[in-house]
Amino acid sequence: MGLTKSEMFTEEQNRMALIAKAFGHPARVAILQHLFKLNSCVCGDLVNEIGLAQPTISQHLKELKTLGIIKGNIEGTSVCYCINQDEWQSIKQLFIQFFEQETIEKGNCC
Amino acid sequence: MGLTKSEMFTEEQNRMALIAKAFGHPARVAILQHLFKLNSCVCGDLVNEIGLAQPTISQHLKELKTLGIIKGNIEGTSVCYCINQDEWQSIKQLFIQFFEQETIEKGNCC
DNA sequence: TTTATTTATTGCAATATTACGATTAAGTAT
DNA sequence: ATACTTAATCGTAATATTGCAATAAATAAA
Repeated sequence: MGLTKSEMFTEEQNRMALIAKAFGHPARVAILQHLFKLNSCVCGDLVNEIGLAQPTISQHLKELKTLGIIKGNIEGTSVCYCINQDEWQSIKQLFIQFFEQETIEKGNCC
Repeated sequence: MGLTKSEMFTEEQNRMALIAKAFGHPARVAILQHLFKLNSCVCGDLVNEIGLAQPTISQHLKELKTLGIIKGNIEGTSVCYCINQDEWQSIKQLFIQFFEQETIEKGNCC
């Protein structure tokens, strides 16, 4: 039905999925990479850098901002977006923990 | 339009997004965690463990298998699913690289 | 062969996501 | 005030995802 049944999962699982979903679009990956490269950025730059229309980029930025992954400061007519470093570290830890799960028993059937 | 314009992004960005999307649903996160915990598993276990219907779980498993994240071995009537360790290491590296991007200049405007 | 058992597939309904044109909002400059 | 610039919002169309009932397929057990 297109409706994720969040209530049957742990908070960690839901958080993991929510953040992963934010990384689940190449435009948002590109935006984050660009923000890292420039360390500060306005939306217009991104529209030029990435090939999508301005409302589309704005929408992706909003999504990242809602999740707290990026921050936005109004600077005159333009907006300065950048990575939320604190949140980034927190997310990094979440993912590293997830990836560091190791199988105890190596005698796998596959 | 619901259609991601993959052609305007790098291969790395697309791969990153594709894998992240697989992690972008709590059921799939839960499946992976369960596979790590048990190191081998049949689909039925997952149906009991997670609260979703059998076809739904089967669909999520297929998605993970198509991406190469998990492997499945037929064992009689049941199927033994497990993590594809090689692929897991590769994905782990991809994400670690992504998370290790650091801002050069700390004098941020935000 | 018939009957369970277990997983995959099909078909479909409901919801979510992606993209963008048109417009609005808010600040700058003239 | 008027014109310009930049980003957000609205509305909408197209596509994707999620979930499950029903069914099929495949093996095992009787």
